Amino acid sequence: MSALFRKARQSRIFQDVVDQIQAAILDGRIQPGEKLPAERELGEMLGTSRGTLREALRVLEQKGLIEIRLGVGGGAIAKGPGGQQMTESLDMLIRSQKVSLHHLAEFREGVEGTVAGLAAQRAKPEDINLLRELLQTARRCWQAGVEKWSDFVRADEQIHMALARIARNPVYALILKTVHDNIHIYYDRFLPCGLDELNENYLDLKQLVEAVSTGRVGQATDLAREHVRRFNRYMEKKKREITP
Amino acid sequence: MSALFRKARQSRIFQDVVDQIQAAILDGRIQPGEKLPAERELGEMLGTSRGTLREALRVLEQKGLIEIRLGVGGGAIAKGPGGQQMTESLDMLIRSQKVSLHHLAEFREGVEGTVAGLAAQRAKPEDINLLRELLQTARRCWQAGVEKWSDFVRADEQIHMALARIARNPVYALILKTVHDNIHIYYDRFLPCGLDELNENYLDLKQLVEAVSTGRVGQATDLAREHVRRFNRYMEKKKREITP
DNA sequence: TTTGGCTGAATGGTTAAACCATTGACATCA
DNA sequence: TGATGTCAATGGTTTAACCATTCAGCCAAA
Repeated sequence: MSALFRKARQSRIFQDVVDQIQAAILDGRIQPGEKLPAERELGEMLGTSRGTLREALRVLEQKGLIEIRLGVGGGAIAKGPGGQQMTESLDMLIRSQKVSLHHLAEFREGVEGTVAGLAAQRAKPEDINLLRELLQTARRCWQAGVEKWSDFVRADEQIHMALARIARNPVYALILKTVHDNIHIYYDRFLPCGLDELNENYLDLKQLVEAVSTGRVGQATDLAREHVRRFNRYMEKKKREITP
Repeated sequence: MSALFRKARQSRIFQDVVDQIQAAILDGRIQPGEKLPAERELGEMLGTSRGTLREALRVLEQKGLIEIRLGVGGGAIAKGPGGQQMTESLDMLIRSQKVSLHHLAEFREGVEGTVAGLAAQRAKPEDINLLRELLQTARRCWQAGVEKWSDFVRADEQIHMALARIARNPVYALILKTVHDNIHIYYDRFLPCGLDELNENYLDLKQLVEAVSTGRVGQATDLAREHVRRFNRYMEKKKREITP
C-alpha cells in the first residue's frame, strides 16, 4: 500500500505561483532578461495577495531563476538556470562538515582526469589554438615570477575550464565550476606560493596541453590527475602549516 | 578601486534572518529534527513582522534546511543539508535544454568508472559481504524474470550506491545520487525491458562485484563504464523507438 | 472496550491596507 | 550647462485580521 498513494497535495498558493513562473521560464515562454510585471500587478493577474506572491518570488530568487531590482523600472527579471545553486549546496555540505576539502579534492582529481581524456579525444584545431593561447598567458604570468602568482592561478583555472568546454559536455563544465568555486572559497587564503611550485605547475600545464593537442587520451588523463593531485598535496601542506 | 569596496549591503531583513538561522543549523547550534519556535513567537524574537519572517522561512525551505509542518505541534523543523537542491538544479538545466540526457549519461559513465576503481582499492571485507548480499538480491530478481524488472533495477541501483559509499567519498555518493535521480525522472517510463538485457545486466553486475572484491582496480573501472554505457545505449534505443 | 465524532487551542496560510526606502526620469534654477 | 529638487514607480516592511489544518482530549453510541 505504501507506494500506492502520495500525500494529498497541500494547497499552498505560493507553490502554485512558483510552479507557473518556473515552467514559463524553463520552457522559454519567458526569456532570460525579460521583466515580469510589478508585484502589485502580477498579484492581481494571479489572483493572490502581494504577500503570497512575494513568498513565491523569494523561492524563485533562491532557485536562481529571477533577480530582483529596486526602484523605478525595477522588479523581477528572469534569468536562465545556472550552477549557482549547486555551488551553494556544496558549500553548505562543507560548512556542515558532511564533506571535507579532502573529499572534494579527490573528486576533482577524478573529474579533471576524465575531462582531459575527453578533451584529447574531441579537441578541434581551433580548440587547440585557444589552449595554446591560454598557455601563453600562463607562461607570461610564470615568467613574471611569484608576484603574479594569483594571475597564474587564474590562467590555470581558465585552461581547466577550457578543457571542460572542449570535452563538449556541459555537465562536466558545470560540475567543474562548482568544485572550483568551492575550492576557492576555502583555499584562496593559502595562495601565495613559492617559485618551485610555480615552475612545476607551468610544466604540468605545458605537458597537459601538448598531450591534449596530440590526442593522447591516456596521457592527458594521467597528467591532469597528477597536476591536480600535486596541487592538493601542496594545499594540504600549507593548511597544516598555517592551522596546525 | 573597483575591487576595494563591495556594494553596500542592501538591507533586506529577511536575508539577515536567513543567514542567522542557516548559520545556526550548519554549525550545529540547531540540530536536525529540532523544532524552531512558532512563527509569531520567532518573529518577536527576531524583531520582525510575520510576513518578513515567512519570506525567510520560504528561502530556508527551498535550500532544504527546514521543513514546515502544519497544525498543532507543527512549525519549522531543522534538517541537515542534503542533495535535494542539487537534484532540482540539474533537473532545471535539463528542462531548459541546457543539458541533454546524453550529456548526463556520458557524465555518469565517467563517474561510475572512477567510483568502481576507488571502491576496488578501498573495499573492506564487510563491504565485500554487503556487495555479495546485494548481488544475491539482484540474482533473485533476475531469476524471477522480466516481471521483476523494476525490482532488479532497484537492486542494480543499490549496488551502484553501495560502491559509492565503499569509495568512502561522500561527494561521489552525492553526485551519483543526483545523477540517478535525474535519470529516473526521465527514463523510468521506458523501463519494461527484454530478457536479453536482464541477463546481460546481471552478468555485468556479477563481474563488477567480483572485480571490486578482488581489488582489480582497472578491471572494475572498465566494467563499470561498460555496464553504464550499455544501459545508455539501450535507453537511447528505446527512446528512439517510442518517440521517433 | 472500541469507534466515531465533537470541540478548542495551536499553528501555518492568506488577505488587505498602509507606510517606508530606493531609484530613475524629468523639471527647475543658478 | 550643470547641479539640484521633485515626483512617481516599485520593492521592503509592518500590522491586524481571518481561514485551514492538525492534534489532544473528551464523550457518546455501538
